[in-house]
Amino acid sequence: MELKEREELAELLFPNIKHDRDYYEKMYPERNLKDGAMVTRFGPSPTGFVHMGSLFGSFCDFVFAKQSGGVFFLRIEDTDQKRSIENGVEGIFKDLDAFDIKPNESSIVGGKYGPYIQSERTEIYQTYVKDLIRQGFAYPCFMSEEEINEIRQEQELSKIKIGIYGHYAVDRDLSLNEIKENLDKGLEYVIRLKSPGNAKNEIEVMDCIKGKMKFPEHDMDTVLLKKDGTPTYHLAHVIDDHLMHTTHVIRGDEWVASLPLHVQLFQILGFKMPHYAHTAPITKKDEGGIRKLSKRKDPEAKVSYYDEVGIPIEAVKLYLATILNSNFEEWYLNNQDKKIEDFTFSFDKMAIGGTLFDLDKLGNISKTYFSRKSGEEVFKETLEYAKKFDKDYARILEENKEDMEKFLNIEKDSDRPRKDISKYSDVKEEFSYAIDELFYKENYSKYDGNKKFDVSLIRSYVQDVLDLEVSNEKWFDDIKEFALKNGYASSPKEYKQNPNNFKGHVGDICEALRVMVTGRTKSPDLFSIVKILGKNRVLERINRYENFIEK
RNA sequence: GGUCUGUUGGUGAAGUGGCUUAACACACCACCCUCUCAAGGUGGCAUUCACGGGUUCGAAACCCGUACAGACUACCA
Repeated sequence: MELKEREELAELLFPNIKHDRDYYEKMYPERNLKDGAMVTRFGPSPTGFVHMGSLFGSFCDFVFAKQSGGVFFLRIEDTDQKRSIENGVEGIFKDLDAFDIKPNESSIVGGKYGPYIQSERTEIYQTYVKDLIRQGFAYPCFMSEEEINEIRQEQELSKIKIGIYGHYAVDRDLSLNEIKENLDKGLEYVIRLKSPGNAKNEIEVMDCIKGKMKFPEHDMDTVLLKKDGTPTYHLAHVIDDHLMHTTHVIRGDEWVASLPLHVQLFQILGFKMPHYAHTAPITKKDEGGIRKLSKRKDPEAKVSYYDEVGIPIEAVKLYLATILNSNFEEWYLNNQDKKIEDFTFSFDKMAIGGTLFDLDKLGNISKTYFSRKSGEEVFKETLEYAKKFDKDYARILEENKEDMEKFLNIEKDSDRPRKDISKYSDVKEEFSYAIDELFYKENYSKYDGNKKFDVSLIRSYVQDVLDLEVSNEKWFDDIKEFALKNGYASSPKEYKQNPNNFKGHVGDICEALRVMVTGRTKSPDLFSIVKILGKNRVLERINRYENFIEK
């Protein structure tokens, strides 16, 4: 087709497109940023929530833009109606916000390079496609779905590359008259790329994470505009990231296969290429083997899961940081007082293969997080959690604030704080003995009851010996003395040496008291617990224990 | 089938040709400390880096082949 005909065709196909490329090029000038500043973007579909993989991606975008003094923007990629749900955009902003990932530009906060919603950019895409038609790099294709399916089947059978290319691209050389006839018949069409590539040529693409990659040149007539005039991801990506001046395209590595296409589009359109960084998927081990974390099968893939289960957001962020850069973990271990933002992340410390999502490790990070918080802080955060997911417990917490904070502070002042809580919901379970209401309800159900303890012995200890005002050492000396007086060894060692001389050892007395007071054989420091409860409540619990074993 | 990319303990990984007797962290096991638990301490957990060949004085690292795994192969993103 001659240039003149192509111009006629362009006009025929896009009569409503009045602007030309220059109009948009001027509208979105180069960003004025310092050297090395990265412009990154996150482009979710409005599916209503963010899943772990996207959270990881947006976390990268955010971190790299921030530490380089650049810009991170959020672009809603809603070119496929099927993927959109009502209020889907709000859900995404909500999830990101919870993780403190705040875009500098977006459809909500605005920005000079908008609109930040692809469905509002149709004219822009069509302007560039119109130009491509004029240049002979794109054409309308009238093939039906059935025709394309037949071609695919044929290609599958003969085991060759699947797609519309070479002689399979039957409409690529239609004459202007043939196109007009089809249009007159009212046939539906898409706009395809008229790929100038040859698969025999090799191209090389540099990736910030994966390094040099070689591919055969792209030679397929990929769809650019769908029959409803809406762009495919490929076209939208190239045009948007050019116009919005993205410097680093950070995205999942499911995209590397279409890199040759994107490179070609950048070349044809005369745009400068951005840097690419393709991140490894987050995977999960399944009976079938290792696979990508799936939002349908795996609850932990949903970002909201952590909120519901009660794992602090900060812990999830720390975990994300440890899988983002392999050297983060060690750095953080040596710089516990620093924040995630103080660490300098780099592309070359990112994993190339997939990363198995490790809930155990997350749990450990979370435990450490809790152990470093004061009782007051843990109380506050747990209360917030309970208000959302366990209203009744929230009420109980508020009624017992003073006591609870004391319990949560047990053994906090040492440099080896306890690590027994990994999520907010653990607090209710772990500290049920801290609150009379819960403890009475529980009524020793947590104790297996194999051993029956001597109630009168423990009662006499509490009444006659226990002094809540003394130091921990004195308390323990007293209990040892009490043990000896009553025929128990003052240490397990002593008992082991002469088991026949004693009824047991101090540990047994402590165990008895512990079971009566907490309803379990394991607990934090006993004296601390007894001190907070006070003598009366301790005696009350001893009575309850007595009733319990008599039944 | 094709195109890419990987493969270092149970897991995440460090490693860029001699400093590797393979770091570190999680998990697990044992012991120590100890009134229980948690924490902490000590040690164990890859005689070897998927396999086979090559290059080299020297290879987990470089090259080739094989196997396996993953991603993509849409008018989805």
